[in-house]
Amino acid sequence: MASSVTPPRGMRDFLPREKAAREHALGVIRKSFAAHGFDEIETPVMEDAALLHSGLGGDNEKLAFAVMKRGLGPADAAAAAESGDLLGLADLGLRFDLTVPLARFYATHRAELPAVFRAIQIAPVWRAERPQKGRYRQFVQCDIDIIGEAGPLAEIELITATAAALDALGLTGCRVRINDRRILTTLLAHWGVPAERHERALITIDKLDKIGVDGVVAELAGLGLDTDGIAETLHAIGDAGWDLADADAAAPAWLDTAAYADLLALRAALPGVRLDFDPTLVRGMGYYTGTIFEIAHPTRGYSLGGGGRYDGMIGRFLGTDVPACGFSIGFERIVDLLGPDEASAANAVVLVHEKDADPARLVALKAALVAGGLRVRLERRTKNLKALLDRAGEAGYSRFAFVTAESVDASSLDFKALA
RNA sequence: GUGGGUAUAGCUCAGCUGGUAGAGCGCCUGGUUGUGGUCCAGGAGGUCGCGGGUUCAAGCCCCGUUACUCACCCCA
Repeated sequence: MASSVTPPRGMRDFLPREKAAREHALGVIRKSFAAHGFDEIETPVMEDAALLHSGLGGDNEKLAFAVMKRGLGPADAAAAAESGDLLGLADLGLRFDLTVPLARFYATHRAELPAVFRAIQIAPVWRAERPQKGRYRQFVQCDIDIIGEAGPLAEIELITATAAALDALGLTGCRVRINDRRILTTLLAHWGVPAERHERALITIDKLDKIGVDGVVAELAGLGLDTDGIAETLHAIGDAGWDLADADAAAPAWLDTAAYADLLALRAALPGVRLDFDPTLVRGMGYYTGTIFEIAHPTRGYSLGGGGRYDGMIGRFLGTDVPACGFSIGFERIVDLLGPDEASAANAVVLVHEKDADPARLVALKAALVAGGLRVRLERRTKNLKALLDRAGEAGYSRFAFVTAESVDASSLDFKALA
């Protein structure tokens, strides 16, 4: 039945089994990131509305949940309606990503941080979107960022740590698609796309794998662009991958060879990662300045994570530019791909007892088993024992025993496996 | 922001051409079984999402509305 007692749209409750699986996965990711030299930090779930709407968040800014000022009255509402400035009623908002808060955090605490700062952030963010499969209005992101490293070491460390985390989770089949903003900019300039049209044209190019070459050309033509030769370039791009510029052959005219050389160097430094060069990979966030990357999985139409270099953002707070690069894992999207966690069930047992069993005796038995290192659940016997045992098995318990009159101490319990 | 689907018991769902609300699972009771996970019988539990309309009669048809869900846009 559609109940009125559901969580807010796009936000979820987690049952014990789901919560356990999530915490297990978070622990694996956290440990993996930390092993690669990153330090975890935490920032508030809210930031000043002015910060969230300062232009750093790209289109996500429009999706921010605003928090109304406290103590507003009808006069304030009327004034806002009059002026049309509804955002003026809010002074705070829920963060829509972890990158903008990190930039603020770095500006606040720079003096206390190392010259090259490697940050872990694992936390929920909120976006007022329309929910669908793999998309929620509250979701957890697992971000690592390196601030203060201008060279490719940042990209290499980030991709290595992220790949290691996915590997530790047992997630197979992931590929990292990679590109560079400079390659996209050069490509558009080669086509004669005016700078003010770049953003719109990039959104179209990003759809290449969905709508095909003809679809992209048609959309670009719809933008009033001259599409001569674009189809040929797109076809060439679609076939080439890393073979675009062999040592012998001349590089295509549209290719930013310096940026491409940097990507080749990254590839050489990451032999253990499936790295795919895709010159049409875009990513929407306008703040990226160099390398951009995304995690792709064969069974999912959306990315499992993404990131890139955003050298300009910190400077917006500090006045002096500080290079930065980050990689974000979409936790909700990977936790769906993981199997159940069996490891914790081994030492978990259930004691089934009759309705009239003596509580003091039950608790004494339980305490003895807990002292022995077991995880112990007491269950009153129901009419349908099978259903009870099935549920216990699903809840992560591996063995059970009946408490009888003869169960004088823990050693007299006869444990059986839960099928 | 745009478009589709769905809404009936705690859960999963059936309900024909409009004619007195159903099943399975779960739960409770009695028995059966007896180192116990079986089986039998009975029982509780529903404002058919909500509001209008058509009709002698609406779970079913029409209009509206809300929620959920899938897809697009965009994103993790």
